[in-house]
Amino acid sequence: MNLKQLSHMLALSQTTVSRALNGYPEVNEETRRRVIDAAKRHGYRPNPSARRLATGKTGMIGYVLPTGTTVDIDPHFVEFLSGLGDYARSHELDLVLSPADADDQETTYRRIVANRQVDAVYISSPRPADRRVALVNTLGIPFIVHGRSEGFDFDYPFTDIDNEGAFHEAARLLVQLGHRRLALINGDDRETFAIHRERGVRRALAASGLLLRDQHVCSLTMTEENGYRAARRLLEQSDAPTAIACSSLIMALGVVRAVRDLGLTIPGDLSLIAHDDVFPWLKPENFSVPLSTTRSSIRLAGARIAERLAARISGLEEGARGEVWPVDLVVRGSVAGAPA
Amino acid sequence: MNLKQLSHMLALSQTTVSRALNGYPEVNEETRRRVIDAAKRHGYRPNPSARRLATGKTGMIGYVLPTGTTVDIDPHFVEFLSGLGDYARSHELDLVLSPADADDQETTYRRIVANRQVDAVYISSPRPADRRVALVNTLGIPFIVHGRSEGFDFDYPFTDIDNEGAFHEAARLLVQLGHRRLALINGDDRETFAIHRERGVRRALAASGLLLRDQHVCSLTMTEENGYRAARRLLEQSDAPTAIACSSLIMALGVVRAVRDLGLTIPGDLSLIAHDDVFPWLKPENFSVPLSTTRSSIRLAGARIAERLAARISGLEEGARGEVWPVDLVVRGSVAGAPA
DNA sequence: GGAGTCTTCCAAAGCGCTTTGGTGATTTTG
DNA sequence: CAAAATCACCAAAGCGCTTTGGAAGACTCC
Repeated sequence: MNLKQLSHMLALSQTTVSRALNGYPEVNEETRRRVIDAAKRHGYRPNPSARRLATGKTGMIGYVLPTGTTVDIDPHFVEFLSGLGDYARSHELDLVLSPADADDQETTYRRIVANRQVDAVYISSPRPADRRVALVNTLGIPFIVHGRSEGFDFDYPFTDIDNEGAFHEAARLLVQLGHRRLALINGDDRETFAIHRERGVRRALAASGLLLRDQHVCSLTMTEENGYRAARRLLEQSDAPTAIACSSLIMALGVVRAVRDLGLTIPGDLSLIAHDDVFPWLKPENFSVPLSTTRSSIRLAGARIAERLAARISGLEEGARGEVWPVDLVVRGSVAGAPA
Repeated sequence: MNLKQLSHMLALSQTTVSRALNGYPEVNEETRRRVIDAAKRHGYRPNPSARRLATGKTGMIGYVLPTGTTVDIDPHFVEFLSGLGDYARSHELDLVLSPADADDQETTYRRIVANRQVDAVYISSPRPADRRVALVNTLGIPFIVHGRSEGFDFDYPFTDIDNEGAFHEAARLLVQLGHRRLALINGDDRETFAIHRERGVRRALAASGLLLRDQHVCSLTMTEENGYRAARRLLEQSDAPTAIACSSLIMALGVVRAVRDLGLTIPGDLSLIAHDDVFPWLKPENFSVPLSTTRSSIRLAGARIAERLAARISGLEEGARGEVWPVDLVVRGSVAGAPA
């Protein structure tokens, strides 16, 4: 059932039927009702391929997926996707993932924009002066950055959490508890979020005249194994830290294992705070010692970004507004006063 | 730069240029070279919207993503996606995720097929007599099932791992080591993979005249918390098992925590084997006691399924061939003889 | 009652590609 | 050497929608 057939059985022109269906004003309300009714009765759905050829609109949002045999997709992606999907579903938006060589995403961005394959894109895990942001900005396709980049001479729309504030609060708490030697087990420090977290810790320490020493900062991809290695390295130093801020729950698993291997205890020998993106399958309160966290649901961020993308596509949102969400500090059993 | 312009500057018809570019035989090789050369030089890329309107081909594969505020996407999805993306990238295939109400995916399947939004789809986490499989089969779109359904009067193409064989081997090993009371911490037993795993365990036990008791089977979504709960329940029974087969590494985390909480040890009091889908961020050899596993890379499965989908789209593969991959049994420190 | 203004509808021209159905020119065949 | 086959190309008709540029009829207003 296509437009031609439908308009023929209604004894109307394709123009009128099309306009009736798309809510244009220049059609009699009575006629519109007839059309909508007939469309529903015959299960007419406009062919999206034809529509997009005519309008350029696709009803899809895009994401360039960095891939490669040595490239791992972040497990956070799934949770983000849950949120995005939640919103997208109720608005009949689809998401198209365009796999790209992790080292050359630009070609793919150019392709999907030139081909008008999607109405908008989002960018995740941005770095300072991220080329993708600059590119997408000049290409002129609606976009939202999940997280923040830095060092541009233009503004851009983003949704981020207050990573600096979160880790500042976490570190401040630890300092208040008497800790003098703090360590940070961070994610990949080429990404902005990691830089902001480190900044937050440093600022909190500085406020008490303390310093985050270089040998007390680890920056690694967020795996259990890397958490373990980092913790071993830190805790076997001569001036081992008495408290650790950790960028992910998965790494925290490794930290806990290292602590146990070394015959130490939490929070007796070591206080631990980790960032929790809220996975349904791994909860900080269920760690052997319930884990204090800075918490922010990455799933909600996904939904929010879908919402903003939809708003941009339909022209309801424009400009370069950035939003920064506060992060909750949730104190549980894994922190205590510094050992004597 | 579109076809019209390109053909005009070449002083050829659109027909010839189109055919030259698409490798049709009825064009002079010399001409073809000229055309291809000019196309490259001017960066001509056929508009996909126009092409799909004309041909019905989209260059995309589809996946209906079950969503809902209470629905969690399986973390395995990310790894699967890595593999899929790996293959898709090198073949310029995109993946479109269509979010759907988890309780009504059929509408979405019908939509994407009726609208010709994708060239092929894959189905994951199938159940016995899965309606999606039946639907997609009748709709006539190329598809591959990741996993297996059961109880149809038709065959269908799938790629699955030998879940039954894997858990049969795991259980057989445990029985050989003298274990008489085995338990199974399984995934959602409405899904075929879980049914197969249980079947494998039962068969191994039966071979030695043993039985898998009902109270020794747990079937839950695969979270750390559920692993913990299941293990507590099992180990606090009067006839607690001396060995557990567990369907996921994430649940195994919870099992280990439960064992520790109860003051027991692995493998002294309990032998443990879990299934490992091979996550880069959580490795069985790094468990406090290295975990024995049945191992199969879900990432490879993703790549394989992308490959098969591509083959089906281009007509290189047809028919209902199913393939079942063997699973490795990797023995590490978490298994030992049954306690006396 | 005729000029102007809405209202409501339509024919037809795109959007940019593929594919059908030819058409001359060249080569092969009996 | 005429007939048949092959080669290399083209004009135009789709694919199914949206949108432009009217146009007919109904209504208002002096």
